[in-house]
Amino acid sequence: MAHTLVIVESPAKAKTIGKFLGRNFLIKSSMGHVRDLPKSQFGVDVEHGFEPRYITIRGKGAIVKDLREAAQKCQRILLATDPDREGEAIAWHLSHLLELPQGPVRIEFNEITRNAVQEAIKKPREIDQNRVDAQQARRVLDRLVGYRLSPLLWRKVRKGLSAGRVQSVAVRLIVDREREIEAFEPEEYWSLTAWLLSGDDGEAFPAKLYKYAGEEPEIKNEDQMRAVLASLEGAAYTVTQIKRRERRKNPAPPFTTSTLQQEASRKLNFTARRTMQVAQQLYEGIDLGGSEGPVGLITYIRTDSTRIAAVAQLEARDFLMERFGPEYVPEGLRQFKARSDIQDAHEAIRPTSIWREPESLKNVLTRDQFRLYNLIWERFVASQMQAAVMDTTTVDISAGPCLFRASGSVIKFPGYLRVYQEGSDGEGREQEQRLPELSEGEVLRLQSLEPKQHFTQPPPRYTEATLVKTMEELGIGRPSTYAPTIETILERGYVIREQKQFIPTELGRVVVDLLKEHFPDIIDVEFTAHMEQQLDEIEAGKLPWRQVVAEFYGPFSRVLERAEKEIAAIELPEEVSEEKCELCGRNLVVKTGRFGKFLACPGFPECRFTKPLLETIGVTCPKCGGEIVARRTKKGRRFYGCQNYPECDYVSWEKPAGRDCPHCGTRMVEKSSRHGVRLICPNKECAYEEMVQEAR
DNA sequence: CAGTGAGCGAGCTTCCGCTTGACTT
Repeated sequence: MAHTLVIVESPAKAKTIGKFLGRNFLIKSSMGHVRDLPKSQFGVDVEHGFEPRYITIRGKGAIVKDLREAAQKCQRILLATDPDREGEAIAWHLSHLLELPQGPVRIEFNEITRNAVQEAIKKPREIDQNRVDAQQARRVLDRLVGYRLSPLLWRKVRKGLSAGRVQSVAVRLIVDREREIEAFEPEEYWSLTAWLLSGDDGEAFPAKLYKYAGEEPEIKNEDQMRAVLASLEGAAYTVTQIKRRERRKNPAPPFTTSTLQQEASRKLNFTARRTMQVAQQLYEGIDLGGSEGPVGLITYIRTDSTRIAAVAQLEARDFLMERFGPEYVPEGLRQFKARSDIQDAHEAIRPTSIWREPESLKNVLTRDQFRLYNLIWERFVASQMQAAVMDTTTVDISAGPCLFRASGSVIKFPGYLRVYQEGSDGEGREQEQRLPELSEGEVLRLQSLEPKQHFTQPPPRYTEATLVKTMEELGIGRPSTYAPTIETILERGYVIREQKQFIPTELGRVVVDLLKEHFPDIIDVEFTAHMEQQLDEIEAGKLPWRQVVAEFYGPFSRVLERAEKEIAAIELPEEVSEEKCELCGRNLVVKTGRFGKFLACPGFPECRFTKPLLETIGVTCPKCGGEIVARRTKKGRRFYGCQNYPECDYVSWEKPAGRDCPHCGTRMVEKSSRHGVRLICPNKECAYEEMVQEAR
């Protein structure tokens, strides 16, 4: 029988550690937090030192029971939850639930390697109460803010709304950006490109107007451009200066959660949620057909660190040496500079073995899994490779009062670029641009002058990628919350997503304005940063957590009271649809009822006409050829029916596909499972099905 | 599985952060 129980947070981690520790150890997982403030009550006694009331999280009872039973059977218990603030708190809650005596029960390791785990086991320590208290302060503060502000919004704006330290700032970013865009006034400007030739043959190369009469050219309109063109009449284009230099370009660091979500959005068009779902599959393990069962292909996926375990770096060097040769291996181990404000509980996201090349897994991975694994693998490999070296040339060409500049860039040594190039948010990407051999004093032949009109562009709307990036930079939210936060602000109707961009709704604007007016501190991007400073003080034992919370709550509750009195209930404008009332001809408006949105006549109660709000899915009905629309049951469950109901009664729980079963002719439906999306024939006797995702 | 919005008024909504799974209707 095992004599030491080790508790970690994730079952996949438990499995890996089990391999390192042998028979005397029993490894169990807590599946994250097991105790928390109650969801349906306030749970904080503000009258008595903000005493939190913790209960076992709904659904986690069986886990707690299992851990208790395991604890009974073992002589020693080690709490190996993650080495960060939340992990310390989980350990503390576990020690209470398992009624552990005070003592050295806590161990930490921040990489899952044999050596790190075995070393950690030798050095147990007591639970760090200061760190636990910092977590309690964070937790209670978030509860106070969320559960006081949200009800205010129910009363003043609309029931069911929410506000919080993280989500409200995210909405604010999107609203502020939209207003910048609306206020933006485009300004006209012109550019001039000369296409030039050296010698008799070869292709023309472009040179941009760089200076005019020694100054930065400012060409605001067509007239000014004409004047510039006139000044070039009959001018000779002479090469005045050639500068060559070598530029080194280093690879991007391996992925964190945030950068993985950004890059998967840019390169694979994945949402943050989809990225995390697929990454979770890769982390939990894929059955590769070997005898050992599922194999975890990547390290832990919720991390803010770019740190890499030394063993993995050494393995990467071996790999690079063999696959690419010594010139692709940097001299020393590559270190990426880390931000100071990260928690660094886990390594960066990397393949668990660099030798498992994506191509070799094509047949066992789904298309999504393959593409994401490929991205992670390439990014990691590149991160350990030698820098790329570019030869850049800058050529100045004078013509009349104008100075043109051409630049060329040639890859001298590709280095990491052989494997991976980072995506960008803009449209243009740096490309290799060649220039012909030129010499100073050479006179070039002008092929053409290309004047072009431009307008300054407003700042771009946020996408998932840029929003996650910004939130991370501001320290708002954590790796485990970026994707859920995005879903929350969409669900509440504060923003919508169009193409890949976030656009605030009227509701989003109203709520942000209300919060800005009365709670400017909380909705400020600095709020979290300030909170983190306070938490650091608590962690250092310099401040008691209750005092930190009290200093926030005093002013906050006074502002709450005033806001409750001062704010009048806000009328949100009705959304007017294009559709007309069939009884009186007025434009129908969108109403929200018990079962969600529907269209109603604005003449209520004189005219009581209503009709369902139809959401088409671009598929026609197999019975009558009408449009299929998505609807909801009384219980809120989504289903699909024909727009011609009740004349046509076609209906389906699953989303109908655009074609029929090749065997029995019944309309196929889409069904998604963990392995991807399948088309299924709903006719039970037929049961034909096919994978919609391309194989691999 | 095809409802609906006033009024009445009970009972409900809501935060952030840690982790995975699921009544195949």
